[in-house]
Amino acid sequence: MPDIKHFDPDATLETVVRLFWRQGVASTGIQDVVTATGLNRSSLYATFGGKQELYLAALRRYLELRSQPVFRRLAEDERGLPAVSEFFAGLIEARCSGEYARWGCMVSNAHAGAENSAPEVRAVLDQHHRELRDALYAALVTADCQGQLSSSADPGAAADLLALIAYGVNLRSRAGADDASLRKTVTAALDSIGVRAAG
Amino acid sequence: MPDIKHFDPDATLETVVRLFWRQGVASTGIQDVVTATGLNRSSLYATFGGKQELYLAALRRYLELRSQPVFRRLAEDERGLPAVSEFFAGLIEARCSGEYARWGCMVSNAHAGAENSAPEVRAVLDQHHRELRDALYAALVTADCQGQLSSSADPGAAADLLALIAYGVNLRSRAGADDASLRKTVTAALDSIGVRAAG
DNA sequence: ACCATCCTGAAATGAGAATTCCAAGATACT
DNA sequence: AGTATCTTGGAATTCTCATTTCAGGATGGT
Repeated sequence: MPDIKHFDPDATLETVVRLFWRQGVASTGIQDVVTATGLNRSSLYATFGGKQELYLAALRRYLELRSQPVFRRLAEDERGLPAVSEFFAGLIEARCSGEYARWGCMVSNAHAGAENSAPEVRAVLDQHHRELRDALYAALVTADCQGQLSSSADPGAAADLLALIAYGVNLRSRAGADDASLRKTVTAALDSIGVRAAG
Repeated sequence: MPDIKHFDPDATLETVVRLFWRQGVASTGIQDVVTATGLNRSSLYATFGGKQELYLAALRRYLELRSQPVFRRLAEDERGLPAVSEFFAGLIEARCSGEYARWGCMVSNAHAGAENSAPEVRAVLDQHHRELRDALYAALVTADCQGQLSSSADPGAAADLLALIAYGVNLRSRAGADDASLRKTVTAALDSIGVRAAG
């Protein structure tokens, strides 16, 4: 009996993700969303609720479709340090070139804004951090089992450290940080964790 | 002939800094500024210009009065690695407890928002980054001269790395990161740079 | 073909934003 | 004391924002 939706909520949400990701929630108006998606206000509100709920849905979608697959690949990679190295190479690549260059990470961006005062947003931030750290930890444990770590390196502390560095990359990339410089910096960090010539 | 100002622009700007620092520029209204400073709209606009100029003035004041003194102290410290260690201890302390706990760093926060699209803002961001990196570099060179660095450590790369970590601390502290955990992470990073038992 | 149900479009609402204006008050030089 | 000049207070203006409303159109099961 009911009429069906005349649009794809999934594709719409993806468009919304990109808007909030690039511009942030505060500087993105519902009008921007309407224009970008081609949707009508009514359909938007009927489908997603208000702006806050829309943002939250977009943030969760970002975590699920952009972050988690990368985290999973890292955690399940059996190579150890090369997996970590590749993770950072991909991160810097994504942050500095291509379609999303200079957009940073939507979750990292959320840290700095006022949007993080909402408990639901905070929960996504915490989840993202936990999953990032755990993925790094898993890869580092794999590396350790294969004797790739210097004897003094603690996988737990190193995972925390690399997670922090990832946030730094995300942040600085938004201000136009040079990707070659970021790559060099991250390489130095990984060298200090792994076995080295002088170690 | 002219009337004089009936308020202290410097004290006013300091109040504005705290507003923008805590809430960000997008979620802070001129009304908030008027209420917090007790000033009148007219005086505000006559003294500082519009909101964008006010934010820029506040951001510059933050850099000058909050960041640069700390950078200078770090750069001029003759102790080497202990100076770096103390810098991070102070950073984490400031970010996690006291009056400004969970506020993050105003400059780091600016990275993530839409305000960084303005060239003047971007310039402050770049200046902050350069000065932070250079201060760390100076301290690390001092450390190197005193034989405090492991032989494989490059002061330049290490400075870049530590700067990135500082941004990570600033960001995560806004989401309520545990200060003990941050301390431990940073300690691990410094250990990997300095001479160590196993190195 | 009917019609309950949902979707769609555009206008309306109302709150809150930044900025401007102007009359009244205060100042310091002459 | 007079006065030119700046400051101040608060209302006024002009937008833009998020959200709601509602009439009309489309759908698909009966």
